[in-house]
Amino acid sequence: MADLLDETGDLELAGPAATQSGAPLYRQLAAKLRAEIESGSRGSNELLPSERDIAVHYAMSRDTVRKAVRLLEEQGLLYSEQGRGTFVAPSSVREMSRFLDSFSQDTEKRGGVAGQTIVLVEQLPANLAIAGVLKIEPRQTVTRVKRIRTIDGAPVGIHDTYLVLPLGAAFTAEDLVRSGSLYRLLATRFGLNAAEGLESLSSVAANAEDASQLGVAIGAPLLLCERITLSERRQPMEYCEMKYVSSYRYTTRVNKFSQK
Amino acid sequence: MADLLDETGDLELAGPAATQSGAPLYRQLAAKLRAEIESGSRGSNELLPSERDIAVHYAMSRDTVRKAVRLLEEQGLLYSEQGRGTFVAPSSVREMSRFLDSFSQDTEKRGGVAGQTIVLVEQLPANLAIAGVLKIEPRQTVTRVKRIRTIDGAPVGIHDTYLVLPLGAAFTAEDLVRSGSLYRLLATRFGLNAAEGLESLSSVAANAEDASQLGVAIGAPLLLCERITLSERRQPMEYCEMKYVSSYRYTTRVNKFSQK
DNA sequence: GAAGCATATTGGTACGTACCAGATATGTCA
DNA sequence: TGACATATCTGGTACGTACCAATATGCTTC
Repeated sequence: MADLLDETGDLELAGPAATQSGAPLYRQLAAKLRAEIESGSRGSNELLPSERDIAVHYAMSRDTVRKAVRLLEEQGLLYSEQGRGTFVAPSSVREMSRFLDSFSQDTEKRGGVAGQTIVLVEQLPANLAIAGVLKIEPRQTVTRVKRIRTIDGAPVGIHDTYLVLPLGAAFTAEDLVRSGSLYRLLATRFGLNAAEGLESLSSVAANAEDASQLGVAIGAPLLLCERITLSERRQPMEYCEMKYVSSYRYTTRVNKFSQK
Repeated sequence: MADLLDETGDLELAGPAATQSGAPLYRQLAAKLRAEIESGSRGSNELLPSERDIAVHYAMSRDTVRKAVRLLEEQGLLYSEQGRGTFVAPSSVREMSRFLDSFSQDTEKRGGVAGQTIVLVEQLPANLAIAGVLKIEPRQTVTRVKRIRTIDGAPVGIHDTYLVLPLGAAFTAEDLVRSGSLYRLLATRFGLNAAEGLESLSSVAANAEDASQLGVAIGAPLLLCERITLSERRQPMEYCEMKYVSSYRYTTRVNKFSQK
C-alpha cells in the first residue's frame, strides 16, 4: 500500500457538511493529492490506493474521495480504469494543461516575464460585426483596449479587445496600468467574471501595422486567435482578437468525450 | 413550471443500479435533456425545473439528476447558479463545442464533405525527435501516415502522423482506404482508443512542398497544429503534425477552472 | 416608498448503503 | 500443464438523508 495511507491524514476535518476551514472537504483532499503528485513523490502511472481505502484513512465518505479524484481527472492529473484502479498521469500530460488564464498567468507558468504596452483605451459605438458577436444592439457603447503583449521584453502578440461594460461604466488606460491585469480590473471594479471562452484559431499574414508593432516582416505568418468570453450568466462580455508571432505556441488539452 | 415535467417521463426505468436498457440512467436523462435543448423547445437562458422536481418527476434520485446536469454543464449546454437554478446556455455557446473528433467528424459537423489523399504509409525507425515525444526507444519501429485532407474537394490541410503500434502490427494504404477513418482502423484492428490529446498551435510559412500540395504560394501563412494523442493508459500513441490553409478555422472551448 | 428582516427555494457538499461491471488473482479439475 | 470456473479486488451507478450557502420573495417596519 502506498505512502498516502501511512500518513496521519489530518485534513483539518470540519465535520459533516461543515466546511469551516474554508474549502470544501473534497477540494482539500484534491489539493493534498495534487501536492503529492506535483512534488514528484508519485511516479508516472503509479497506482493510487483504492477509493475505499483512501476514504477509510481520511475518515471520510467514498463519495467525497470520488469527487476529489474526479476533479484531478478533469485536470489531467489522474486517470481511472474500472476494475484496475486509479493512476497518476504521466508528467508530459500534466505539464500541458490549459485553462482560461489571462496572458500574464499563462506566461508566468511558462517561466517568462509578461509585459504590455497599452496602445489605446477608448469608448466607441459598436459596429455591426462587433455587435453581432457580442449579441448587443449596434451602436451600443463598447470599450476597446488594444495592447502589445511582451514576454521578457520582446513583443510577441497584439491583443485587440472589445468589452461590454455595465451601463455607464468606463475606465482609462491609467486604471488598467494601476490594476496590472485587465481581468482583475473587470472583476474588482465591475464584478465581471469570466466563466468560459469560445476560441477560434487560424493563421494570417502580418499587415504593415502588425509588422511594425511585432518587429516582423510584412507577410510573416501570425497565429490569429479570436475569443468570445462569456460571463457567469453566459452573456458575451468580451470579443478579443489576438495575433501572435510564429514562435508563440498555444497549447490546449482536448478531452475525448464519448457518448458511449 | 416547464414542459419537462408535463411529460410522461418514461425513461425505460431499469430499477436501482440495473441498467438493462444499456446506458446508465443519468446518461439517459442527459440524452433526453439534450434532445429537448437541441430541438429548440427550450430557449436561451431558460430556467429548468429544480433538481428536486426533476428527480420526483422521473422517480429517480436527485443525485442521478445532478450527474446528468453535470454532464451537460461540462459540454456547455447548461449552467447552474447556486440559489437561482439551472439554465440553458445560449445557442452560440452550444454551437461551438469541440472534442477530440477525427477530421472527418469535425468537418461533417460543419456541413462539409471530408476527403483525403493518402500520400504515403510506411514503417520506419523513429528518429530522436519522434522517439522523444512518443516516449519510446529511438529506432523503434513507428508507422508514418501522410495525407492531404480536403473539404468539398479542395485541399485544406496536410496531416503527417507517426503511430506507435503494438509489436509486429502494421497496415497498408489499402487498409486505410477500406476503413475510411484512421481512428476507426486503429480501434477495430489494434484495440487502440484515443483518450485525450495534447495540442500545440502556432503559425508557419508554407514551404515549397506545402505550397504545391495545398495550392498556395510559398511563404503563405499556415496554421500549424501538433498533437500528441494518448491512449486510455495515457501512453502516447500518436504524434501528428497538421498544417492548414489560412481559411481553415480551428475552434475550441476553454473552461475556467478555478482553484477557489 | 425604501430599507430591513424572516422565510422558502435553489444548488453545493457530505454522509451512508447497496449493487453492477470490468479486471485480476486463485484455485480446481481435466 | 493447461483451461476454466470462482472469489475478490477495482471503479461505476443509484438510491437515500441531512445540512450548508447563496438567492429570491414576501412581509414588516420605518
